[in-house]
Amino acid sequence: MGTTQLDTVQEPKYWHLKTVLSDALDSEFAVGEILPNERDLAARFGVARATLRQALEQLELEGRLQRRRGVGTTVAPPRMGVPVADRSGHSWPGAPGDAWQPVDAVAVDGGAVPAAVAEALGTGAGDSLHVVRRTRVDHGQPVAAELLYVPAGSVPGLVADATIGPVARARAVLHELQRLALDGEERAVELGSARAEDAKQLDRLPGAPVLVVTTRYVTGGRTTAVAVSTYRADTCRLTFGDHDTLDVLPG
Amino acid sequence: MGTTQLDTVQEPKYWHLKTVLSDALDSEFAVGEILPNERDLAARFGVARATLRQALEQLELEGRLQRRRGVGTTVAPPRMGVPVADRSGHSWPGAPGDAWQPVDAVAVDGGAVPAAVAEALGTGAGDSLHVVRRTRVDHGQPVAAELLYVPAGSVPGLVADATIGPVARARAVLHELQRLALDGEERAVELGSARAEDAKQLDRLPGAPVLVVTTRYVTGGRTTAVAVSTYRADTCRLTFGDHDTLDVLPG
DNA sequence: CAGTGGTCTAGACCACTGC
DNA sequence: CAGTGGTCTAGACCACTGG
Repeated sequence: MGTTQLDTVQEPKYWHLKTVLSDALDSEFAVGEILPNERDLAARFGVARATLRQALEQLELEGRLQRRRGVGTTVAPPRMGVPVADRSGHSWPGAPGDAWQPVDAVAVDGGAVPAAVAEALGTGAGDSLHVVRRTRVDHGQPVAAELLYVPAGSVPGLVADATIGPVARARAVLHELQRLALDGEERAVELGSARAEDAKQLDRLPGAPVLVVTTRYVTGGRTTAVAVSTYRADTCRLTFGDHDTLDVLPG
Repeated sequence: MGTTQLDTVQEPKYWHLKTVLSDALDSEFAVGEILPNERDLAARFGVARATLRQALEQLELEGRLQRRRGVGTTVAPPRMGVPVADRSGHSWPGAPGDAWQPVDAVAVDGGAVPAAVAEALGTGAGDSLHVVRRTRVDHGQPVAAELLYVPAGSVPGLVADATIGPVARARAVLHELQRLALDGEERAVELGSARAEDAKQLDRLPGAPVLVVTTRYVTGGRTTAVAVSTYRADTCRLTFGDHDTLDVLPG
């Protein structure tokens, strides 16, 4: 008869391991509980530590685990729903009630902004822009960092007061935006990896997966401002709409 | 004087490598061009292959590279903008002009659907649901796979004809949906990893990063259907709004 | 068939956390 | 300080693609 085994598919070890661990998380561990360390887990499953880590990486990507250097691996709570836009969705950043906190603002030259932002705004080298940094904290932990690009021409009423602090400057730019009409917002979501600067704000390591939301604010057919917001992909579920009730992940 | 070097941060090798490669991609390679193989690249940069691969993984995650087993690593084109919802956004799946192709449909028991879907729909074991599989192809390549869950109670007019084929059954379910009123849609976007089944449809390996879009279709305050769509995270930029012009990634 | 990327190993050292 | 996860190495073998 020869070999009766049907090894047709040849599942990778780390993939099978991930499944086993995932089931174990569901049945044998509580949220926040700390797992055995990687060396012990690898030994227990009879695999190399690198293979075990490949499985853990997957589970962390799916938001099931949280790993912290020097501490350990813990079971993550379900992802939090983070409202990005409600259907009405017509309000400037900094409008009353938005979830963001201004950090600071600096004036930069048009040549120093990402190419795609410059293209959207129609700016180039020689133009002056305000860059407002903002941060977002939900349920007590930082979930997103943002860079808001506002061409100086979009906020002509802004007084150039060099004596005020960086936070006040950020507030001033946001305040000026509210005076403008807003015809609409246009968003795009894509996967990215955290830059060193963002990573620090988000309390993650550089390169951590993030959801990058790019928002174009449109007035009279022209783009008045562009926001690039990076959300922690491991802990956030971005919601579009009014409600906030639905968590699904079939992986 | 001792050590004058300011190694304050200690950048990981793979991170630095990623930066170098990213710059090289911008300046020295054209879209579609094939890179040297991993062993050569690793040798050229004086690192182990595993380290080189860690850098390549990052770049693939950011949509800069495309790797295919047995073929090689190529420079990826910019991510394509994939419209997920326009602002009007009030139409059932299967409405004329939508980008999806029905694959098949099966009837399942309420106990066999993901817990989160069951919760949203208010179904449980014993209830009957239609599950419609759909696929989405943009610019000539598959970008997304979808499972659409429709409680049998939502489409009472559906004739139970066992003689028709699976594709026709999918079309029939979609056709019945159009007869219902639709008050609104509610979406959530999160990061996931491709299940084996999805991976095959998307022409990727299992575990590949995907953007999971969960859509609740609401009629009269009740959820009439739930769609779980998984988009290739490496090649797609999900757009919300009417236009489709803006690509940004600051990583 | 040769060449590619994908998986896996066993071991080492480093950076960070908390006691 | 001991213990954790993060990085890195050198090598092996496998699965897949294309000529």
